[in-house]
Amino acid sequence: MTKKNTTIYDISKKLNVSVATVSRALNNHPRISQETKALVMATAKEMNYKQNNLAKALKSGETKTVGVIVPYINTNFFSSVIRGLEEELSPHGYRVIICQSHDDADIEKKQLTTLLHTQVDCIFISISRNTSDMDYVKKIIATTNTPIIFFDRKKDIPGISTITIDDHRGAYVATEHLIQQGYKNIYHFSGDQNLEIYQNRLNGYINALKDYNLPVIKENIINTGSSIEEGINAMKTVCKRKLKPDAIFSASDFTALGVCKEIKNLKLKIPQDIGVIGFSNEPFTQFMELSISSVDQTPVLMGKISGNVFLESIKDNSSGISIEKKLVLAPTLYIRESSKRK
Amino acid sequence: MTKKNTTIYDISKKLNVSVATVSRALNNHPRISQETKALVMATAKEMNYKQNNLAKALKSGETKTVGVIVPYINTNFFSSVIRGLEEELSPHGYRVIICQSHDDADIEKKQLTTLLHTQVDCIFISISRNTSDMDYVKKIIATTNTPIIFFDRKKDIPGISTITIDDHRGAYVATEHLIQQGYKNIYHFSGDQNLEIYQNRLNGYINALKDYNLPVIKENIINTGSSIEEGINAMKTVCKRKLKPDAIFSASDFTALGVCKEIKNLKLKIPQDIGVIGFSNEPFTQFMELSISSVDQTPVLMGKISGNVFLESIKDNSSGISIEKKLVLAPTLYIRESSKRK
DNA sequence: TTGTAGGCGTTATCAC
DNA sequence: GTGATAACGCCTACAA
Repeated sequence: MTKKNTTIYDISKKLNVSVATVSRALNNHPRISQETKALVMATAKEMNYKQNNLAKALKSGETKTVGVIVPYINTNFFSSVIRGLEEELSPHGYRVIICQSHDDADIEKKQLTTLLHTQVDCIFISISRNTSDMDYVKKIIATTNTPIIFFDRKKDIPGISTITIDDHRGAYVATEHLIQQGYKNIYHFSGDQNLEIYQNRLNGYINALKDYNLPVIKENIINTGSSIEEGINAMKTVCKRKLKPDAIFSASDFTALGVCKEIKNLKLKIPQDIGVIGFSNEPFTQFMELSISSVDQTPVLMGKISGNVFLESIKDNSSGISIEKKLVLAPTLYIRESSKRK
Repeated sequence: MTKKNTTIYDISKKLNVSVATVSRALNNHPRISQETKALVMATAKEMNYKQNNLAKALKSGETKTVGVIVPYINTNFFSSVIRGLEEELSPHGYRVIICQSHDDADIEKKQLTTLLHTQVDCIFISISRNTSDMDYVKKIIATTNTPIIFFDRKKDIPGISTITIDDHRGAYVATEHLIQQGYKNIYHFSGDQNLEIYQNRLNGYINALKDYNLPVIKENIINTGSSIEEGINAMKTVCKRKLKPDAIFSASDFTALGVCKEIKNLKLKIPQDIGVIGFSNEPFTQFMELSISSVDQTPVLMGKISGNVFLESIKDNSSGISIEKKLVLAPTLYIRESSKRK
């Protein structure tokens, strides 16, 4: 019952030519007569021939397949990056394998090994929260030819290209905007400080305050995660203080949403009493009746650029050595109702 | 500068045994002595041996890779299905390749061909809006061994398993809920009727009205797409009529969101004046200050079940013939503020 | 312009 | 329990 695929041998037999001729005709080799080429093409189609990429890959060492590892695929940010990646690479004949690390370094490592086994031509990773030991990544760089590219959540490692957004700048302009709207006591709800992106957002916040001669107060920096609940809880806590915040810059849209919910719960007004701005430009931020200001990370573009870095590296690689690139994209501030007081 | 991977030949040379022995040892073959097995294993590790899946796949005909084609990956529904798929298949050693059809039948067909070339072990598809000609799919079924599985957006084709939710039931309970809340003049904003899912939602709406002895009025069924704008525009149109709707059942959450925005714009009250319920349970529906009722499609579960159908088919396939399955999942109604009048 | 033959790394079928 | 060898489907020197 098993249906066998037709191979170039089948075609060569039928046409009484050698497999080499068939292969060459199929690959549009220059030194082959037009008629044989046409004939081979025709019979290939007729016999429903499909090239076996496996065999080709085994021979050439190139699978025309890349892998991407993200914490979870069903988030707006990561699925958008992957969309961009697929759209950049697909026209060049590359397939994209997706893996999820579940934000766990061990699983991430396992997925990485699997992708290596699969002989992918490149691996794109946005590292998990608890990834710290990069030794095995360095080992891969040292012992294999498989390039690794980090996007968004990165670590700096020699030989690895990275594509990120300027989180520092995004946080800076967000904070600056709040300052310009007249907010004085701006709190920051930061994300996991094990990740560079959240470190940078914190620093952007701090530097904006400094540049505008506002005091940087340690107690005003609350280390939250990125959930709605944490936003609610953090807001509950800080509103009990004598010196309440009059604005919140959250490193996460979800936390910002929690903040908004709690403000409403406390019968305070946004943006009059308290201004709010988030980060990521999640779809819901603009859908809300009271829309939430946010910083867009241009994820689709990030995916496309990531793919492009890989494609370029192949071109350049004629020299055998490819130089790592460190690309930083510009974030876009979206000012909405939650922070527009003037 | 190119680093070569170590092969079983390298190991066999170093150990002065045959490649067959090495292969067997590595695969834990029963008839091989414990010492050689241990020895091979040790040197394999020492030499940093990595099995070449390509060669294995070429030999066995199994790539341990599946493909999935969706319109766009960066939507909550599709990325969630893919999440489920990956989580079901990954533990069994399968990789997942993702492709986007951009809701276009031609691109979809091309992606399908590419996946076939890649020799994937199974292809999961949620078809595009304008897919109608299924001849090439039937041809693939007839001429290849690659199973195709439809999820959510399907067509009925012999030999193809499908995993869907009971859209009819989802629409029925949504409409029923509106009726029970006392709404009398319930409109339906339907989706693209080329897709079965939207046909079923329409029919569920109709049958609920019938069962409750409410008139089914043709003019109350508006054929919209699935965007916010279309929701706004459709709402503008119908509110100019003499017999205005007092509730909207929308086949899409985005259209429902547009409806809500326009109702607010018209200074009407939700749910007092007009009740609203959507479909898909998009994250934003529960985040809104005025949360929107919706029907959940359990996308992650749908992905897991889809993967499981494939895995089961492999097991069963010892007989050589695999029977198609038609699985229908139960949707869940989430009643929120936009429709709770009593 | 076309044909022959070897090899990519594994596994499986024979032998011994 | 182990070894030699063919085969998976393709590409590509090298010959002719």
